[in-house]
Amino acid sequence: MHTQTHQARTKTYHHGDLHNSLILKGLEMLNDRGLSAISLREIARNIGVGHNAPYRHFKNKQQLLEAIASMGFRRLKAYNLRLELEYANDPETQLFESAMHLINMANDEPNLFNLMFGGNVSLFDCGDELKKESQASMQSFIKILSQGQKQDVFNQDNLICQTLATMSLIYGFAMMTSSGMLQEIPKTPDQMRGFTLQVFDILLTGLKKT
Amino acid sequence: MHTQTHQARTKTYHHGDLHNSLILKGLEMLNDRGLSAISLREIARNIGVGHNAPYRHFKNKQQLLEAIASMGFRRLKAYNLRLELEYANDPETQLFESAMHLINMANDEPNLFNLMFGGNVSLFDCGDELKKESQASMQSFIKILSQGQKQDVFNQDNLICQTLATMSLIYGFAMMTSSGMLQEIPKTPDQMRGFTLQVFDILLTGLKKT
DNA sequence: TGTATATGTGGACGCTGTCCACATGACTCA
DNA sequence: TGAGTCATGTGGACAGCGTCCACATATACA
Repeated sequence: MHTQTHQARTKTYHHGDLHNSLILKGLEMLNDRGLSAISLREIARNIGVGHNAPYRHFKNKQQLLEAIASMGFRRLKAYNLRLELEYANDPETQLFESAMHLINMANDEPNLFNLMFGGNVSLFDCGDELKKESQASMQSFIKILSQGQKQDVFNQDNLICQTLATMSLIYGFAMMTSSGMLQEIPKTPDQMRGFTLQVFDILLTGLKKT
Repeated sequence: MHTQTHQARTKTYHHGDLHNSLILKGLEMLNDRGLSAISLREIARNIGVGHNAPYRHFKNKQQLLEAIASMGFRRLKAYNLRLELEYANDPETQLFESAMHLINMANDEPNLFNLMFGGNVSLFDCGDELKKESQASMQSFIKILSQGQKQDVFNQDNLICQTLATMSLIYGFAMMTSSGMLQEIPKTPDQMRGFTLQVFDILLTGLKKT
């Protein structure tokens, strides 16, 4: 069901692609039931494999969660890469669409978003894979803002500070709209987009005026 | 140890202030070991009470976590109230010091911060107490910004959008500095303050220029 | 072809959250 | 003061969990 390679195989003693199946089924169950409701054993059960099989692919439960989070970061990176090509000379649009995508993700897959950014996997004490992927996020923002500075779309203030302000606002806004901290936020995608645009405008003013 | 009332009591069958002791010991252990490492039973054990006693005060583990988060929000509110008095006619300073306080909290007590904002307690599906406290946060920002508009310190744009932009930036920055997503961030309080000031300036520009 | 290695299995252990029946002590009111 | 009620404590039980171990099976490579 999850991957073609898996489905194509006949039922054998060996699963064939358990590593990826665990990540995908884990993500599916994470989105459905939330972090506190999923267990390694149930994921294994849902895949149809013994409760110890996952330990051949992940040292422990935490490492599977890290792998799921890594996949989330990789998805973000892939989307940002598309934006980079689609709006090659328009850093402002790149920034906004990237923000919009993160906000949509926070609202469509809040449990994945919280896993990635809510401290449930430590970005300090985690495997190299997740470390690399999470820090690549920042690089992509630096890249966009740097391009914006070169094109004089943004002012020439400290690049790192601009990056931090931008990411902070985007991640914070995503968190707030998905966390339930706000009562009055409109819920249709169009309204959300309009709202985000207004909030984003305040940041842009700060990035532009010198 | 936790409260005077508790310490003053002689050892009896009844504890005397178990409700508050659970919250305080729970917070202490949360800060020490992290969310995933604490259990109701161990908290009870540390207090010196049977493993079922907590159920007389909280319906389940989740409700104790909610109570701990509520206390976190109440602390923020108390601090903001002090700022409101100390800098009565200076909304800009109120805003910055409030931000600085949240950032310090995110770095000093990251596990509490993550409990409050990381989706580990749902702000949708939680008790009235936590709902009230979490939404009061937003009210205090609205208040500051509204005052700023009246005093012409900030421009007259949509108040809610200004509030959202402000809170998003602050919460997002707090999250980023405490999560390990950043590698290069200076760690001493002074450096952190200087850094925050620069990032904050970008927001302020957006709030001021019309 | 035979054997090392990767990947699967089931059993065991201690811990957990939660339910239950029961014990104890504090408070109320005759 | 004394009886009874209610809030608050106790220990036992249970299923589910993460993880460790020894063992089984399939694959890859000599």
